[in-house]
Amino acid sequence: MPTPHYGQPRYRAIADELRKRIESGAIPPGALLPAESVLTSEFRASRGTIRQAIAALREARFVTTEHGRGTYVNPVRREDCEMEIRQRQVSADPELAALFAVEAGTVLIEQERIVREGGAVGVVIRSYRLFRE
Amino acid sequence: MPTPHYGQPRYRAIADELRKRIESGAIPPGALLPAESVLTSEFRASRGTIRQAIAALREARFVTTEHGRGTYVNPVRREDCEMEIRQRQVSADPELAALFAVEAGTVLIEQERIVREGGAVGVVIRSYRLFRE
DNA sequence: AGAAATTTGTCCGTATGTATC
DNA sequence: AGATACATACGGACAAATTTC
Repeated sequence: MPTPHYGQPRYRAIADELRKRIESGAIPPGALLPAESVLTSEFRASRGTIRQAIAALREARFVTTEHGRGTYVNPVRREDCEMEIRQRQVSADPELAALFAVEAGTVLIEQERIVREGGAVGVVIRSYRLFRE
Repeated sequence: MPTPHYGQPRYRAIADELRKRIESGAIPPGALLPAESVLTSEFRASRGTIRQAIAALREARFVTTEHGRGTYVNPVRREDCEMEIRQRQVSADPELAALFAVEAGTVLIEQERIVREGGAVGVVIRSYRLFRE
């Protein structure tokens, strides 16, 4: 039977299932994912489809694959990580003015990103660009 | 002939060739890449291999693909972009102190990234974290 | 509005190359 | 050297979105 994929594609459903196992701790960080051949049997999917699912997990940084070895579950991956962004105009301080080669006090665009990790503020990131039209 | 891939894989060689055409302007930003069927003929490669090449370009943000439409060349993509990183300790200004819930003047780790785009400074990014340990 | 053609998306099966154990 | 596991590549089939007529 060739291929009906109503709703969600097969490879994505498989990726989701594997992701659940990772997040639940069923496959802990550092552990190897079952081999492609094993997953092929378990999910009754072709190798290409299994590889697509693993590629999706890899892209999302859940796992890392090593040639001839296997696919490992990556450590951590913060769950409770929110980010706020704010943008405003500020005057260039002397250092920024020098970097951008403008006069001190020139208007810059500042974006501030506040990364919260489990409630507390983890990192504050401020970026500056020249304001041009 | 099934598949020898000595040295560079086929899909990567194709991706490189397409990238050259994009960087040279032969396929300008906003333009459509030749359809997969056309590339299949030109490179005498299977569709899967062509799609792998395009996927590589997509991952590198050179192109964007739309279902039923085609694959477009993305605008810009700065070539000459260098970055410097510097780290130092600074005193928390009132706003940062409030965010981190510490007293003003508390020591923070500041990392400054200076992104140059073609000589001039394009963006300055400053990140702040608490200094612990 | 509707049908056909075009183009990308998904999936299958198979074969062979390459790295690691 | 052999077994295992991932990487590359081919070819075919059908699905879904878009464009064209």
